[in-house]
Amino acid sequence: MPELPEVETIVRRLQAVLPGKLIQDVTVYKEKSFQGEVEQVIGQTVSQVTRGGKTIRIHLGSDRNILTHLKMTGQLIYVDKTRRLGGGHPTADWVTQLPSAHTRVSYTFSDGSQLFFNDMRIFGWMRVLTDEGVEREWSSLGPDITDPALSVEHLQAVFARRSSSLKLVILDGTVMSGLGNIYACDALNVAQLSPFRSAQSLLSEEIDRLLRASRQVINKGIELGGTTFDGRYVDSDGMAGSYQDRVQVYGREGKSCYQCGGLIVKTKLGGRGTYYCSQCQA
DNA sequence: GAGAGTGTTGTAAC
DNA sequence: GGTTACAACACTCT
Repeated sequence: MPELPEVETIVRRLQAVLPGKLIQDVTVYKEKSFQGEVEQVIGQTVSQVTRGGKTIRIHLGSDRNILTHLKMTGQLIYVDKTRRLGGGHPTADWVTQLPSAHTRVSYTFSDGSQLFFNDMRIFGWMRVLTDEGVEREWSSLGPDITDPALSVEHLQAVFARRSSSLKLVILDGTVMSGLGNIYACDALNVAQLSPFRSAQSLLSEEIDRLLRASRQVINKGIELGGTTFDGRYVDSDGMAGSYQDRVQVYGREGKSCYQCGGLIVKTKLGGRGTYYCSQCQA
């Protein structure tokens, strides 16, 4: 499900097609998925689409925004009025069948195009917020992993007061935002650091290695359009990503490590599946 | 058919 | 304040 590269892929695509579109109608299929009043967004025009961490912000005029988080299973699918996919890809059957059983909210624009918010597990949400509301929502977010301003010094200061395991700390969105479980596992492998090490035990040279590795796997993920397991993540054109073909360790239990040839093992850390090399990440 | 596992994150108890 | 377990929910896999 969506981690930062997936969200970034969706945002780039939506930013290319949504600005200038007038929201003519909104259908809420699941109350829990839409927080606000549809009257607050009907008649508004999309000005731009951005993101903060893994939340997507659809800017409307007059101090209104639709903020959305896809959580585990959310999808945002855009279809034009002819129901062709935005990118001109061959139309998948299920796109012509929208809304589907998992569609929670749909938007219809004045030119006949539509945006569907699908979310099987209903963990995700859409909220209508003012600019100030969005800032408040984002105030606890740590610096984005793709933000050049995120420095080794910053991480060093944060890590110094964290005794818990390295992997849990880098997954903490208040430390830095963007890394999810798959990319966290992969980043630690590329950096050849143990997920179990206490964060405060890291030397600055190791933090530097970790930050570089994190950016490397995230950028690779963005380049490949995200990660799709079980067809559960698709971008706004309904297309799967391909990072799953390039993962370093995630889901590769029993296989050999690309860094050193060691055996990749799986365990559980903080309730999350954790894959690492038993040799170079020991 | 029962039970465990799934890519997120907010909350609450310690 | 930091750490940890768990809940929110639906579906697939063992």
